[in-house]
Amino acid sequence: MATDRRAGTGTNQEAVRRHNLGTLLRHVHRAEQVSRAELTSVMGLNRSTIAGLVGELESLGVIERGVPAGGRRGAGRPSAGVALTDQGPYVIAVDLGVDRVSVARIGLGGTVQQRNRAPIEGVAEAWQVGSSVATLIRGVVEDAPASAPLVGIGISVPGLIRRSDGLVRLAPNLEWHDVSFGSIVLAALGLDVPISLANDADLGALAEHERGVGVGVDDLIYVSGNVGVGAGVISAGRRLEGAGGYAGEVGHLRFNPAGKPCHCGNRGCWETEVGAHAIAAAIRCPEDKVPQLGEVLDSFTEPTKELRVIGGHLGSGLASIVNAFNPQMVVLGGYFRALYTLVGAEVNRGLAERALPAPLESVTLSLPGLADDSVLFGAAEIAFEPLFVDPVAALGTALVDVRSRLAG
Amino acid sequence: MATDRRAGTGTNQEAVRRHNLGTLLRHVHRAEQVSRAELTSVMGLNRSTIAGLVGELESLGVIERGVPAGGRRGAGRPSAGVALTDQGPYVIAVDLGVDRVSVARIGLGGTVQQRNRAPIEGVAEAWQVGSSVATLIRGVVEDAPASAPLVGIGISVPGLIRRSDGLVRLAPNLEWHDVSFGSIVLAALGLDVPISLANDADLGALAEHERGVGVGVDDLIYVSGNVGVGAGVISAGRRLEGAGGYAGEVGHLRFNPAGKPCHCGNRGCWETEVGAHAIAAAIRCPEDKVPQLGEVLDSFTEPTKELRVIGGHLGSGLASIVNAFNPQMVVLGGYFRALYTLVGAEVNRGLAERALPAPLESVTLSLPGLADDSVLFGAAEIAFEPLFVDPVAALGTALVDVRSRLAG
DNA sequence: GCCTTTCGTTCATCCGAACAACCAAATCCC
DNA sequence: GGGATTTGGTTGTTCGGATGAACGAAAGGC
Repeated sequence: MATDRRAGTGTNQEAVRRHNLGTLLRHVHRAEQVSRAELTSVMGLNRSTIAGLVGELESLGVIERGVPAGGRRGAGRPSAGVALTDQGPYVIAVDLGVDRVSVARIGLGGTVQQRNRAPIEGVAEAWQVGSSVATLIRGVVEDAPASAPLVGIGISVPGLIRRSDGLVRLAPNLEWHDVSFGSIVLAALGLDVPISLANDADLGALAEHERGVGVGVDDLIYVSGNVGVGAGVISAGRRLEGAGGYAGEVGHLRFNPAGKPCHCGNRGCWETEVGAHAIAAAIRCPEDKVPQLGEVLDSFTEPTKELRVIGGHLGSGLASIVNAFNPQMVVLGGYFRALYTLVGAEVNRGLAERALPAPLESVTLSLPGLADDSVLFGAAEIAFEPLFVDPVAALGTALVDVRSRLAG
Repeated sequence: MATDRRAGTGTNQEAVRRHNLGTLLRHVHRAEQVSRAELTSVMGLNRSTIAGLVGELESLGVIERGVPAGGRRGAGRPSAGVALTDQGPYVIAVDLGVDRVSVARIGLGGTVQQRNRAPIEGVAEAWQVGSSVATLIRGVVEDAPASAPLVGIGISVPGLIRRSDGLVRLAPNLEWHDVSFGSIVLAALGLDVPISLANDADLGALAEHERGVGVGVDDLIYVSGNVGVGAGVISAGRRLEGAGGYAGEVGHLRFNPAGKPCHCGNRGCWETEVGAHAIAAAIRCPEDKVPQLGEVLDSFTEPTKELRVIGGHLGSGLASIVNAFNPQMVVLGGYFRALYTLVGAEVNRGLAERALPAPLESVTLSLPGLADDSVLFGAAEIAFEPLFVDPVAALGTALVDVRSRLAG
């Protein structure tokens, strides 16, 4: 079972049921459409046990019988499909970007049921952004079935989030310090639901691991190029968080001690070479378009000499990451996606030059499989998480008829 | 239960028993002397369940009733102690150092029952080292009780070890490439027992986490200064291995692109500034004493100017590690222990200058709690590991009467 | 159209954790 | 010092839930 941070605990029998129920639901969530036969083989449990678990989840209204999913071809009775219900649980995913905020209502299976977005004008106060987010949330729950339970809200923030309580320690672009953004959003909504915050790169990694290019890859790193540079690390299939939750801050790795000054107070951080401002300067992109650096880069058909150099720096810095974490896959998110499309050769070369042979041979660089929605899906995943740890408890505390509650 | 790499599995009832039996034994192993009452509270199981588990382990000959361990003071019947038996299972731990190899017979609880060491002369062939290790092993099992089962052999290697099969991909000091050292040792012994190999820094981290300064610290990094520089990472209480098992290779982090050439083919790796050869050059230590750099540094009473600079570099590099992994504790092993004792102030300053405030505030630098034996104890831990995953199975396959088998 | 294969369903079984009752061994307190 | 109290080991029972066998259902293969 999923030993969380607290290890050394014994397993009692309720925990077994919780765990099995949760992992079964997790499998359905991942595959969206599974057969019971697949579940028995994947989970290593008996047919009748699976039947019991499926029955319980059916009575909870989470799943229903699906079409006899044509997974296997051959003789034998086809296995009954397990499908997600329309009125099933959903979450609210919030992606706080640099210049815009995206909100989506996402159901089990990762289906976006409704989405909405709004720009963020310049540097905004937390309460302003919070009320904007609240408005967007009201929008996306409008058409939600009244009986469908809201499991929680997941918020991606481009900054350092304290693991213990979700406090935003630092969000450089937003100029936030120690902001309890979760409480702000809940206050603006007038609701009390489970709310989780996490770093954008961490969520990108999670989403790409769950439903992107990294499915089946248990050691992957999502390197996010936003205005800042950060990384989310999945190791052995779980998120690498670190003691405070700040793991993966690779933007300030020492890159060139004789380099440019960085806003962190040092000189020659990696970010000063491959950060958005550095790239913008190299391609003479006006400052106000920096938040849309990805699109700006997309408009290039040929890489410039400056971009090639930056590509090499990107690869060279990735080499440090590959050496340190030994991932099987590195997903290049944010504007790195566009950059890699342009100067992939230089990135690969920079990586190959500096990485050690052993970790190098098992790593591949990839583009995100979820395009620009990685982070949003990641936010949905952390919000769903309690449901997979204990479905019965999570559904018990979930909120029904959210629309009318929000109206009041 | 301890989900290994394979996630998504259901829990059946045998697994529950295995897990509970294993974690109970792990607790006894960690504490050496626990009361049953402590076990009930730590493991969250019922008194009678603990009694059943303890009974089973007693009948396996692993533990026995101990003195009524005086943990709690106050009213009430004192809880019976659970102690380890003399004839209980043991492992062989091997620490392959730069210039010497240490071998120990270690029992549950981490008690060194017998130990032995031999020098390694210059660059040695793997088979030579293998037969030397085999001889040392024969030595340390000499006085082992005939009925005590040998669970396995754990070997620490200063190099890159492939996780899947324990192949030594690269051991720079020994000049080994792709050496199946485990098979070599087993062949030299004429035995077939479970054998595990791992990187020395990884094992240092494990040992300091289990029984050193890092007890209770779930996110720690052991930075090992041997001839090369490497790190072992414990995150959320488990070893960070990476896809191939090479995670933590921080010696070749990019430190100063204009720096000295490194044996890895690049320029300015961190190792070129804080590696043994760099330090030896700075203090004019003769080349042949480099393997004993720790003792050489211990003989200093005052730090030289050169050492202060190196201390700063050490701290500066640690900052990258702290940013990337966000550990709660960094343990400075190998000659870094002596170096930190000399120039701790400079190390701290270098770290504080370059690390981000958030990860910095929760990290502390420490000296190893197990002195020079961290790695050796780590080797014991990985050898014991199967015993805590499934005690019954591990004892079933364990080897009894090893001495006479080795004689034949 | 029958055999084979695979799977859902049902029921009995079994394993092991939990619970309750009882007894044992210490401290506390008058 | 002796009962009250508190804590914990022991024992027998209960109960939850995974398992296994038996049977029927739904497909493909010939």
